[in-house]
Amino acid sequence: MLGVLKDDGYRVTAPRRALLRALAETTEPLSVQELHAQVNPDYKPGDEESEEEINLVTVYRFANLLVEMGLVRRVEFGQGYYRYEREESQTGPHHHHIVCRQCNRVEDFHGCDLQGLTERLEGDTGFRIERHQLELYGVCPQCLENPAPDTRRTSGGRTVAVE
Amino acid sequence: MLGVLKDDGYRVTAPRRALLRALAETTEPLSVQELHAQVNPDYKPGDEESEEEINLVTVYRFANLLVEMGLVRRVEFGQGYYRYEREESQTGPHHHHIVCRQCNRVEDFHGCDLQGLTERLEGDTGFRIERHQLELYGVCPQCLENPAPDTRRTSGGRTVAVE
DNA sequence: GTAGTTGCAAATTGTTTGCAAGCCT
DNA sequence: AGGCTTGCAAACAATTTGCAACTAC
Repeated sequence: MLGVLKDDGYRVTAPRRALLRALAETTEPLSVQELHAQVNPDYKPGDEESEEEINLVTVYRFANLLVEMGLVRRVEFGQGYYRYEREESQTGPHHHHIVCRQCNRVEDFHGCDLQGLTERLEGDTGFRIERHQLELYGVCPQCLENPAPDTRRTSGGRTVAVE
Repeated sequence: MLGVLKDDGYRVTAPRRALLRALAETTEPLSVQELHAQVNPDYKPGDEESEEEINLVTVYRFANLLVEMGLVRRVEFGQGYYRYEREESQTGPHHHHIVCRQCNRVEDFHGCDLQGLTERLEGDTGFRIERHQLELYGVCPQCLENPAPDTRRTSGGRTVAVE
């Protein structure tokens, strides 16, 4: 993706290289905070030493740039913030996500097969349908075996223990 | 839904009645701002006169309560805020949404037919799948005929005109 | 009367913007 | 050199929380 950046007149810098690597090294969509942590391995909040820190703002700005360029897509799982992952043009076939509501793990899956549905709906509704987003929510095999203390989702989508 | 509230030991107040009415009167998922506007017909920001204003915080709190009670569900369309609509247990059959990326209109549709997919994936992944969320994005018939000035989505998901 | 509710102000959290300094090409 | 980038501080927007006053039951 460095090449695409360059070709479009954007510059290749150390922060951008690090961020692209972080995005390439995982299959899970990453939040800005996670990206920030990935590219700042030894960053501690309020740390005066970390000269080399890549700023959070830089992460936001570059993530947005990648989305505008169509290299990355933004997804959301009701957690109160966005997550970013490479576009399918960069990674391979069309996919969606299953999210574990207990540990928040996100897994990809393929074969959503919504062709028939979208065609039917274009006829029924008159919409031109351009894309779709599908998320499945449930409990992953690990959490099924290892049930956490009873939890519920607060309004913010964060999970908290119930007393 | 007033009955359910009462049965659970919650109180029925004027703001709550108004909010439930607003939710019942539309099929589109409403944002907190929209709910607030619905229940405060003649509210102008900074208006000293509006004695009877229902506070935004009250809207947030009640929306969250309804979600916790399972009477309302929270959906999101990448707009930077949540929207709320009555749960399917309250309104009828299972449905999803088509969103127009030009005018932001949201339309319901039925018959998503993901039974087969979820069963297959429960086998493949070991997840117990509890629910799913599907959004289709495109352009509605009105906007297809009446194309707006070229727009793009900013990082925040708000739509702005391109110079 | 008492616990559930509301409004107001203030705090939080996620994200964006203005601007001067710095760095890729 | 010159414009794209970065960092820092500050601004913004959505949402939550503390607390005293209020009200449904």
